[in-house]
Amino acid sequence: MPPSRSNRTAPKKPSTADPKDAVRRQVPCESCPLRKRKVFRRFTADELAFVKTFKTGELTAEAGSMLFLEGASSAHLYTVLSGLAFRYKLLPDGRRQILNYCFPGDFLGLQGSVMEEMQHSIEALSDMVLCVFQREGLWRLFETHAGLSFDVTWLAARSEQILDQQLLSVGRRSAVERCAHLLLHLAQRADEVGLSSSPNKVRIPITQQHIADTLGLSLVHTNRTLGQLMRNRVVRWKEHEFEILNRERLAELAGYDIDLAVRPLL
Amino acid sequence: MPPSRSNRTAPKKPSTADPKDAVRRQVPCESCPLRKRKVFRRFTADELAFVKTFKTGELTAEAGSMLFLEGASSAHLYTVLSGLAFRYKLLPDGRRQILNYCFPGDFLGLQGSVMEEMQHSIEALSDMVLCVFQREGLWRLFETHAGLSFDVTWLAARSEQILDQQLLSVGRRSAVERCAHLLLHLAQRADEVGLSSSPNKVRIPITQQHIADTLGLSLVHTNRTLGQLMRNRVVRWKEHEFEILNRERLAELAGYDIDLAVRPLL
DNA sequence: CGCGACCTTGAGTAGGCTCAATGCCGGTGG
DNA sequence: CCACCGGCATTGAGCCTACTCAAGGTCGCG
Repeated sequence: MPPSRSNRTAPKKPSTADPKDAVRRQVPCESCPLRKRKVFRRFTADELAFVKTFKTGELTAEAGSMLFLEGASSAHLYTVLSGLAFRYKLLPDGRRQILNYCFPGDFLGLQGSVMEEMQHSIEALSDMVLCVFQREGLWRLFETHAGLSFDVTWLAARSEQILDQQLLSVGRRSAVERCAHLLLHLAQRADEVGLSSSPNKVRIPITQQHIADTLGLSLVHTNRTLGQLMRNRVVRWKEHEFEILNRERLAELAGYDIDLAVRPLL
Repeated sequence: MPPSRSNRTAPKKPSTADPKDAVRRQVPCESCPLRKRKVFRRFTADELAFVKTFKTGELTAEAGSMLFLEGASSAHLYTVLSGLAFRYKLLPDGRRQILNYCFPGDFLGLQGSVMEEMQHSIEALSDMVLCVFQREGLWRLFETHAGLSFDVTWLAARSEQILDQQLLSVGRRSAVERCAHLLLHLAQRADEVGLSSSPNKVRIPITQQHIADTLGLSLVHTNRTLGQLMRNRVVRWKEHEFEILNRERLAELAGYDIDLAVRPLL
């Protein structure tokens, strides 16, 4: 009865990344590699000092481990230092919808500060390193650092904006359009944070099942659709790395507004 | 070629609500009718005073007028005082995806403070009254009122959470499930802000085309699906007002987590 | 070598889409 | 007063996109 059930097997690693394992600071905030990227704004000395006190440690998460679990509550907030993850929701019968991907620089768990329990899960796609913050610190951040709290809001607004795009895709685009759009989106995000050697190459450890669950398609149909894109030499996909061979064509297929995409973020 | 084109005619009223027409305060913030509702937290005297200076006036918008236009930029932020609206995105060929509905108490236009241009449009469903704020005021708000800025973030996180649910629906639920879920969601939201005489009755001036564009379905199929729900006496729908006749059944159809739904907001 | 994780491909089905008409108001103008 | 029109809901018919079921195939690993 339910359409498009995600017929995937049980997660191989139900292991949960435990913040108690967090190591006490390894990358000092001053030399945070993320701060070099131009998508991020520069902190003032004061802000930097505060962030150092706000950060309680680092968490290393293995690929496949859970950062958040829907229905559970979490006392922590994270920032992605390195690695990738995805945020998703499940239906009781196992159908899965991936909501978005988490890249370095993303702020995770804000919703938990607002709801009792998490309304979504997050699973690491690769080994990750995360900065750990205490929820209570967030309130202190708002009280003492308007700039930073504005940033938090900025981040929230931006991720809402990405969700909007995703919803438009899933609701109104055809399978090819969705695939094309997703690939462009991922390429853009990866490029922003310097994850890709070239703006056209993206190394991201996802399976076609992930793509299917992102786009609201079945695994089989996703496979065929991607196959079509590959046969037409629009993209290439091998070993968890895909390459955009013909960006114009891909953008055309996606109905992607290029201008909109390359606007600087901050 | 494009599936599920929204074959609707051009909007009857391309008129844009112009903030220049905004009347200089009519409802004083002290007696804002919204503050009575228990979903909203109580302001301190200081916060109340600030909000009064932040608010620059009121805007009355006719049903059908545009509050925001995708691609345009706006110098204003709004809070819905009364009336309803919906937020949507269009594809170049006219397909439309409705992202969410805007209820009294909602904060509109935050994304514009973060992006250059709006990435979505908002259209009034009924005649509305909105409180108007200047964007610059927002920065001042963050600087001087941690509590209020936290609220803004709270609101943003909550609307992101609603988008998550919506994305799950559109991506992974069947047509009946989507309809059922949407109706429950609307009923809940309407009830929260006291829009409904009974928690089971919702007066909301939308057409089936709106529902279709919300759920990522075609108009015809939406009609049939709703028809099915009505034949089974699960809901009733007449004259822009629908009534939930059998909430248990509806929730069951939706796979809706009731517990999750009735949790108090603040 | 066997097993598990993933990708591919074929075949048949069905949920949802498009096209096209019809019916039902409520408003408007002759 | 009535004819007409526009906006909306409804229904029938036929089609097609995307789904399900079911095999393989490949590769890496214990």
